[in-house]
Amino acid sequence: MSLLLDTIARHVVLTAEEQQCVLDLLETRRYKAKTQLQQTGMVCSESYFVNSGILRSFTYDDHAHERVLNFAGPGWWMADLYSLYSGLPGILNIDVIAYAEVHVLSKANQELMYREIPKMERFFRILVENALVAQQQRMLDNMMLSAEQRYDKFCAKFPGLIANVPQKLIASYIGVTPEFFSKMKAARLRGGIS
Amino acid sequence: MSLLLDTIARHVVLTAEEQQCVLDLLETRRYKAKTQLQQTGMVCSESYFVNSGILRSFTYDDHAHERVLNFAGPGWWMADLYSLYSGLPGILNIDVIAYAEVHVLSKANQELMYREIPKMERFFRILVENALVAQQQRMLDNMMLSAEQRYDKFCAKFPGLIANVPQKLIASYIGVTPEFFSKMKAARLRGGIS
DNA sequence: CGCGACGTTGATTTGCCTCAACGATTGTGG
DNA sequence: CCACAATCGTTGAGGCAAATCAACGTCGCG
Repeated sequence: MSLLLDTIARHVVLTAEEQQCVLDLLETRRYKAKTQLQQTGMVCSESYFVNSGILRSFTYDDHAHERVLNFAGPGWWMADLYSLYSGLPGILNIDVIAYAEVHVLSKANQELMYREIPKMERFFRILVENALVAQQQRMLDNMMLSAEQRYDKFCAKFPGLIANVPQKLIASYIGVTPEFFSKMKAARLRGGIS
Repeated sequence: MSLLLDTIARHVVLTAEEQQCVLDLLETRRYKAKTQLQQTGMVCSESYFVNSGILRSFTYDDHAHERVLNFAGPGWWMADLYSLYSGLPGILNIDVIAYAEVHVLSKANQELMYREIPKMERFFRILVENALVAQQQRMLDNMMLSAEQRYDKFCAKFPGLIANVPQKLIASYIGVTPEFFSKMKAARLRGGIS
């Protein structure tokens, strides 16, 4: 459980009582791979903090192909933010890639938390600010960089994931087909090794 | 000035004194077109609320071509968030596309505002949440949609801007070259008009 | 008026996709 | 523990969307 408290402590300072209060508002669950946590069309009413394992969010394009929006390894949060914030049905799916232990924060408890510990409103503001900056940067990367450069960025961003997620999911995340990704990797080996 | 207060009122309720306090922490400036408000390598220490006119943020790719990240018309905020939040030199440029009146909120005053009016922390959290959701959606759009569909989305998102922004900037925003954008528009007219 | 930025159009190239076939690996029930 | 199917990764041939390069008309503005 200390991973979450450590993460919080990097941005705001909580008393022991407040820490306990945070923990009391969470529920801990364990999921095996392929468990579906959120589905297109459903209203998302909780967010997940990953303690161990890997989650992913994705949607389907008009050819029914999966498109990976994001991964979440230990220390990351995951939710269908659009649905969570708006209370409307979302378009994302969230599932488990590798056996995971997550802390679940329901929307109701999150609002309770804001009222009990105003500092947590600051914490989540900062969290979302950082996510927005990262998302903007990824947007620019997708417009400016080649598939190969995007792969390099991915490796830097998720160093622990390369070994543990099927490469077709990585291909989808960086925005290429599995076939092209495979060829890219092969070309990389023939040329300068990295 | 009421545009800003109206925007705030959509998310949190302020007393008359609090409204005045917000206004006192702002500075209002007017800029003519092509004024540079922020530059790559500089630390961004303020954010802008556009009252009238148009701003844009952009950066340069490795071929020295401009890449437009975002536009801001009346009612929108604009800043180099990475630099603003981190206090480090940013990579974005911000300039004025059409003569603009903006309310300027310095980083120092923003933090003061959080302390004086905690509700404003909630306001900015919600603002950033919405921006993050929009950014995620744009990311997915860029991966899944054709240039033409992205153009349609742009028109829906910035209905007032199509007439007032040089089309090479729109092309850059949706991620195509000006040449291709021009051909796309021409093809659109020949086929079904929109 | 003349210059420079903008938009247009055409010819050519290219990065990535699509489709298809084929091993390798995984996992699952008998 | 094996046989089978299913999923995954690889490789090749061909195609398409969009980039690049280049030339030209047009307009706003000093």
